[in-house]
Amino acid sequence: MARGSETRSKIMDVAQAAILAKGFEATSIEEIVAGSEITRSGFFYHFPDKNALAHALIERHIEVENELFDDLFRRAAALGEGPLQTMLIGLKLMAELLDDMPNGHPGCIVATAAYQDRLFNRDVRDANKRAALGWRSRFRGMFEDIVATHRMRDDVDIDQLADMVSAIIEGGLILSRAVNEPSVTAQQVRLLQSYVKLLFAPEPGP
Amino acid sequence: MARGSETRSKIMDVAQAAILAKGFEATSIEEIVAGSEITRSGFFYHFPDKNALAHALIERHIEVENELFDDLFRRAAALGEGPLQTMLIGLKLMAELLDDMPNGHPGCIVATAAYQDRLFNRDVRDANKRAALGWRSRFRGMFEDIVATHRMRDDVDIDQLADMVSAIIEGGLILSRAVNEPSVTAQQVRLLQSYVKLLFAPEPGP
DNA sequence: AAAAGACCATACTCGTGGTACAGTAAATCT
DNA sequence: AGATTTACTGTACCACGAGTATGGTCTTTT
Repeated sequence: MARGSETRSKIMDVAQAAILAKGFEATSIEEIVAGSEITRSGFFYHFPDKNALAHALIERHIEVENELFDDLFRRAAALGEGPLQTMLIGLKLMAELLDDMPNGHPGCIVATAAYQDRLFNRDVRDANKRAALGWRSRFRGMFEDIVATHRMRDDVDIDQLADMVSAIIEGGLILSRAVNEPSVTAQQVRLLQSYVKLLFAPEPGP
Repeated sequence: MARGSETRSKIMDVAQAAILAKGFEATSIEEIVAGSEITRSGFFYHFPDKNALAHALIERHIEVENELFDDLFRRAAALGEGPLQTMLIGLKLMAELLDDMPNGHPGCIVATAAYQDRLFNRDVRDANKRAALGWRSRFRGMFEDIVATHRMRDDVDIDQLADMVSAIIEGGLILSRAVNEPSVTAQQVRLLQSYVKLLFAPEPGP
């Protein structure tokens, strides 16, 4: 990595850790530069303002998370047979992954941004929106495959079902933070898995 | 209402509206006092600092929401028969209520607090936690009644199921904000209703 | 050798949270 | 009726963090 981008990503690493621990506003530039071994001037050389940092962080986070999901469902597809099993195994793997997180949660940056709203500028909110729509389309694709081969036991909308994955994860993270129980998020994902199972399970034999 | 508490609640009303629209940090005391027709001194007479305002806001929010839930499930209990129907109707009513919200979402303050963490002091975080645990116990009670009379089609933990109500709502609100689609939250609650229905529905007859 | 890239150092503005304190009009107590 | 308390207003002030301006410096690239 070139000298410049090396510093830049170090700033982002330090900032991300601090922001996930304390929130965006509560993390000062002073603190970030201290941890990154640069000066304030150096920070403003790389990012015109704090919003630009948030934007870069979200953009990177989305990429990383997408790769992670890609990998996860690739493994799931290899383990099971057919779209339903892939989904069910994928959700199980996701739950395991959330369980294995050191302090419980990766702390989704998207949620942080969503709840600070106006604080961030348009760029950030747009990136945020694109991420959410990206997940929707990812999971909708998977559910479409399932619907093509399985009968639904309750007539629900596929888009909404796809959104449920994101909603459960985000909601789980919030709850997990609120009650200070790291395991909550993974448990919620397992419940979602249970729903998908029941929703597409074949009728019990006569 | 006495003169003092009238002003106090006006401050809280103005602050709540602003915070839900723009976030806690993004809402300045200056702005709050302008909307409340008092002075900065007046604000600090009622609240020692901004954290105290947040605390009061959360405490009040919890109370209002609890009354709202009480009423909602009382109506649900009157409409249906048995704990399962009460739950199913209650969730439907909840979805309708979320649909009817003027601009889509009430914007749960608990979530705001959960994602700003260190920024708030202990009092606020504790209040937040109590709220989340309160919901858990409320819904666990209801699910216990259901389990007593219905067979579960998948073996899931009641506490986690109770948490799912909160998780879905919080997650729905976040997603709704992120994609700017007010209807998302209610849709997610309807999906949860579908899950509860499938989970406790009697086996289809032979 | 010149130019561009990646910084450092210093100094300053401005908004916001918070403190301190003096004063005042109205309600409440004695 | 007088004293006290409640509920404020007004002014002045401090600390801190974001952001700007500007000039200098070492390093890499051309």
